[in-house]
This record gives sequence, C-alpha cells and structure tokens, in this order.
Amino acid sequence: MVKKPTAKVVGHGASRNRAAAAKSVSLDDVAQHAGVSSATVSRVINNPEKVAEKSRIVVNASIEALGYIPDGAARALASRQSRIIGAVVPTIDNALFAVGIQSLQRRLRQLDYTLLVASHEYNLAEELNAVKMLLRQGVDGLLMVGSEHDPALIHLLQEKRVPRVTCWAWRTDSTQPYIGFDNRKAAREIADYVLDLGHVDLAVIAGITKNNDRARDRLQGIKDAIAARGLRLPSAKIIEQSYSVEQGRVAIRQFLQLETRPTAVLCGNDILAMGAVAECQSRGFSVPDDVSITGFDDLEMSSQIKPALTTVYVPSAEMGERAAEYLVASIKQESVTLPGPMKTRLMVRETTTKPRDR
Amino acid sequence: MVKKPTAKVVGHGASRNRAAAAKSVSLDDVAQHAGVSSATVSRVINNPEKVAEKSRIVVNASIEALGYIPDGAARALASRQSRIIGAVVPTIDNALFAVGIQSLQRRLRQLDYTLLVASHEYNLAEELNAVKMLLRQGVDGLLMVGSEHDPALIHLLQEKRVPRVTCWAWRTDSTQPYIGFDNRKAAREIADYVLDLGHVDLAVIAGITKNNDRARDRLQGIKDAIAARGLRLPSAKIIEQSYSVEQGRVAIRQFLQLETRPTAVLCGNDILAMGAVAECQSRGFSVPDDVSITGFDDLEMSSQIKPALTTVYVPSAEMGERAAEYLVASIKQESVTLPGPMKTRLMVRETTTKPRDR
DNA sequence: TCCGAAAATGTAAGCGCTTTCATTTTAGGG
DNA sequence: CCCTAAAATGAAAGCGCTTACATTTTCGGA
Repeated sequence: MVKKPTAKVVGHGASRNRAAAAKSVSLDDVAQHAGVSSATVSRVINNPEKVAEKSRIVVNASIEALGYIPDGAARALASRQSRIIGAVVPTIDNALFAVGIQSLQRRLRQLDYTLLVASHEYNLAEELNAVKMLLRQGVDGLLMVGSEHDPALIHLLQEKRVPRVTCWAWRTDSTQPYIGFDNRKAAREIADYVLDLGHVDLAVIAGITKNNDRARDRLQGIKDAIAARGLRLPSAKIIEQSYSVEQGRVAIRQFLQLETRPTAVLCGNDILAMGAVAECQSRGFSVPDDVSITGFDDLEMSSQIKPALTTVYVPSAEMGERAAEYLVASIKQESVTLPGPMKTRLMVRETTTKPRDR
Repeated sequence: MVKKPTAKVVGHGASRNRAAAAKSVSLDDVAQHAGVSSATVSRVINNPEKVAEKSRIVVNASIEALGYIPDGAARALASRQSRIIGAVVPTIDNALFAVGIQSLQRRLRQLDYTLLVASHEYNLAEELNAVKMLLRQGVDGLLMVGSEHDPALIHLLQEKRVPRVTCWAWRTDSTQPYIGFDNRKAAREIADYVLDLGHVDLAVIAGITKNNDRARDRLQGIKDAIAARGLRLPSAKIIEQSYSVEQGRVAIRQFLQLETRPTAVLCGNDILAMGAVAECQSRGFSVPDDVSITGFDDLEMSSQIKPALTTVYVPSAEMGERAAEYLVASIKQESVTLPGPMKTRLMVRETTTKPRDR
C-alpha cells in the first residue's frame, strides 16, 4: 500500500504571548470583514483610484469599524518606504534649530511623513552615529546641518543613496544639495554695516569654528569685510565660544578690560550677543554708546530685549518648509530644482551706533 | 506508478528594479560571508552571549567588512519592537519643550532608541492625529504633554497598550503615569511670594487655558493663593494669551491703562513675562518699582535679561531624561516605580519687589 | 446576442529579519 | 573511550504588508 501524500500541515503554531499585546487588527481582518481580498484593502489604502467605488466604500467602512491602523513596519518592509524623514541637528535646544525643526515637522505631516530627530551636540562622530541610527530605521530622506561631516558619513550616504538636503548653510561648491543661506555673505553684510558706521576697532565673539562651517563662514565674512577696508583684526580680538548667554558674558569681559577697548563687538549669534549686552550693562558700559554689539539669527527674543539687538534675520522656518518639500519630492522622484541661497536680512536695531569721537 | 512528491520550486523571480537603490547588504549576505547561518548572525546582534566567541568574532568581522546595517523595518516586523519612542508636544519651538526633548533624545540614544516627534500646536484633534501617526509607525513608547486629551486618544492608547508617560504635569488623580511637576502648587508658591511682599492688587496674564491643563493649573494655583488670603481676583484682571513675547506686551498694555493699575502681574510663562517687562519699559514704567512681574519656567534667557526675571524653575531636562528611562524600562517590562512630582523652585530675581506705598 | 479589451479583483510570493524547534557539536564525567 | 547533558548552530516559519501576475468581471460596440 502506498502512502498517500496528504496535505501536509506544517507550522510552528507558537502562540507568541508577547506583552499581552491586544491582538491588533490586521489587513486580513479588514479584508474578511469587508468580504474582499487583502490586496483590495491594500489598494484602497494606497491606490484608491484602482478600486471600484463600491468596494472602496465597503472597505473604508470596515477600516473604520475595526479601527484598523496599518502596521508601519510591515508596510515599510514590503514597499521599501518608511514615510519617515530623519533630521540631524547639532541641538534642538537652540531656538534657531527649534524653529526650523518645528516648521519642517509641520510641513512633513501635511505631506503625510513623520520626523525622526537626532542631535549630535557639535560632535562629528556622534553625527555619524546618529545618521547610522536613522538609516537603520530606514528613513526615506535626511536633513543635515552644515557642510562639514565625517568623511565616512559622506561615503555612507553616497552608498545608501538616500535623498538628502543640507540646511543652514549654502555654498557654491555644490557637492551636496543645499537649502539654506550664505553665512559668509550675511556676516560680511552686517560687518560692513558696522564698519560703515565708522568703527575701526572691532572684536569678534565667534562660535566654535572647529567642525562648524557655519561659525567659520560667519567669522570669515567678518574678516572679508575688514580686510576689504585695509583694516586689521588681530587674533586677540577674536574669541571663540560655545553658544550660550553665559559664554557671551565671559567673552566680552575680556574685551572690556583690554587697553584698546573695541568700539564694536560682532557676535556669532544672538545668544552670545545677548550675553555680551547683559554683561556690558551690568558693568556699567552703555550699549550702544560705549560699545556697539551685533548678533546673528534674529531669534524672537532679540527684537524684544532692551536694547533691541541689531542682527541678521535668518529664514529658519521657511527653510524647514522648503526642505520638507524638497525631500518628499525627491523621494517621489519628482523633478525638483533647488532654490538658490535664501535671503537673509540685516536688522538694524538699537545695539549699534556710531563710535564715540576719540 | 506513484508520483513522487518532488521539491516544488515556486517563485515569481520578480526583480524589483526600485529606484536604483544600491543593493544593500542583508543578514544573509553577512551569514554567507561569515560561513554561518543567518540565525547565528541575528544572535550575534541581539543576543551575543548565546553565540560561541569564535563565531561571534567571525561574524562581527563580516559585519564590519560588509558595512552591514540592519533593516529596522524587517527587524520591527519580526520582533514586534521598533526601538522608536514617540513624543507629542504642543510645539518644539518653545524653549521649555525644546530643552525637554533635547534631553529626552540624548538619553534615548544612549539607550539605543530613536525619537520620533510630532507637535500639535495646542490642538487636541491634531494631537490625536499625531498619535495615530506615531502608532502607525509602531512606536514602542509614547511621551505626551499634559493630562487633557481627546477621549478617543485615551481610548486608543488603552486599546493599543503602548507604554506611555505624561510630562510637564503631575496630578494625584493618577489615571496615567506622570513624570512631571505640580503646576498648580508651583504657581501658588510664586503667587504666595508676591502676596507676601505685600501686593494686594494682582493681575494675571495666563496662557490659553482651553485644552491646556498646565495653563489652567497655573492660573488655579494663583487663584488659590489669592483666595486663601481673602482677596479677590476680578476677571478683568485675568487675560489669557498665547505664548509669545508680543502677546505678553499686548496683554500688559491693557492692565497698564486700567484705573487701578495692578502693582504686580503674574505671567503664565517666561515668554509672556518678557513681553510684559519689555512693554513696561518702553512705556516708561519701572519694573519692579512700578510693577512687579513674574514668569514661569525659568528659561535660560530669563536670568540674563535686565532686570532678571523672578520666576519658577522647572526641571525640563531632568524630566526628559527620566521619561526616557521610564519608557524604556516599561518597554522591557522591568519593574519601574514612578517618581512623585518633581521639584520646582522659586527663583527670586529682579522683577519683583514690595509695592509702593499708596 | 456575443466578443474582446479594459477594469476590477484575487492569489501568492516575497520584503529582511527573529525565533522556535530540531539537530549537531562540545564538554565533562565514569 | 563512550555516554549524556549542555551549548551552539541551523532550518524554516512567519511578522503584516505590497505588488506582479493571473483570473474574473464589466462594458461597449458590432
């Protein structure tokens, strides 16, 4: 007698008793409830136009009735798209970036994407790590800040071919897509303004330029302006500080006790400038009469403090929005043209004036 | 003759020619390269202690050599864990939340988790949407702000059983896990301080209390203090404004032109307070001599402006860190005890003083 | 009425992992 | 050296979707 090959039932039947996770509704459940195949349900979700109106209605009703929420992981795995965009910024805890991220996120959500964020606190190795982590999570696109990165990062990105964009900077050496502005040019503008006022003895409180092209560009822009007039900026008149109010205070203190006190201090951002202003005030120096001070970024607060800060407006919010649109478009492989550098704007307010006659 | 059941080879062999995506290295590639099974490679990654040291070394070498990066989606699908934590905040663009998120993110990364953020701009429906989106992405844990939500949200969370935590608030009606502080109590403290100074004619610039329990609690705390002394706070002395410097200015303007000008104005947060201070100054009122003003949150800037703001310190950074730890622990089903309410601290600075004799 | 093309739907094969269970290898006495 | 238990490894079944391809239905002439 010959053994009949019978329908062989294989299977582990292991009932995963995970975390009491309330058995959640799956695509198949919806399909069954609606009396169609799971493919149709999938289509209703992803390509409704390919489904007859009749079944579309039935399926949508079932989705509603069952409270079905698609499983992103399964979706990502099957479609090779996660609908997640990653952003790596130096820190979220700086109004400049917070504003940009907020608007990025808002726009992304309108486009039905989610935002994964990471920060590296101005550390290139950490940045590389962060990007790896985002890549592991399968982000469809990536936003980064500035043009300076670990070479391994560049290599990694090249290899993975993830659509990406660089913000808060802009350069002509376009080896990467930028949506940002020209820090150097903007810095030169505000420096020019101060020089036009008649100041010849300037000092600079820059951000830490190491690994930070934005800070470096800003400093360079100031140097450009000074050099163009045949003036000099001795290195004793340049201090690099990390971005905090306190550090701004610390820095300007040094300038204040110099023999030849500068008549104007240009700061790498508004935070430093606010510290500088505050320190001058508490030491009895008048701003701008004794010292003119400028910032950079034009944070909300900057126009509100007394005296209001002369600074450079930077289009963070618009940038975030544009970046969202650009990334999503490139993911969808739509043709997109990168805008040129975005416009910054000199905001002349109350912390700058002509130097006193000497 | 009996047909031998042979190994049946089925398959579509469909070569997905997706977006020229550089064929990336998979687990199997690594396994092959290392001469082991994919299961072993998986173990090396997830449970190294279950693998003989010898193969562990070989496998790690292969991973390195091939530049293997695990696919998060596949991992999430198979293991039912995404290693992603979601955070839903009103807005990122408010130093209070930015600080919290920054520290949440930092800690999360140390714990090998990633942060998905969403903001709802003080809109409950948007919040529900955001949570749905995060759930769709399969977050393992969820951080939310405040205790007031769309009922559907609560229901959804109940059903999905996602570990969650509520921050920036704390209440005894513990229907949900809180890691935060008691806004009402803290507000009462600062109000008590102002009252102790001798002020009897107070005014309040609160945040918008609709859908915002934090704002409401803070206002209530102030009312508590006033009521406890048998004083009154007429509704004309309460203005609700959204959190911006400009709105702070607008609000205090109204108080300033009142017949019985309040001698102290308590603000719902530092942003409003800064606006209030600025407006007083530009209208020639001295702070604190003509009007005492208080804030809430103790942002970095608040101690730096002139006059420095009397306010309440709120432990945002620590909260973010604790929240990260709590969430990860609950995900791992470790036993965790929630801390009680976190400590806030009255920061007496320069914007408050005794009322002038009348 | 019938036929063919187009539209709608269904079937089932993966996507790249994790994990269960079975099998092989190793180690440790007797 | 053999036997047994423990340790290490492998084989393969899904996880919940998307999608290529096959099949069925619909619809508009002729």
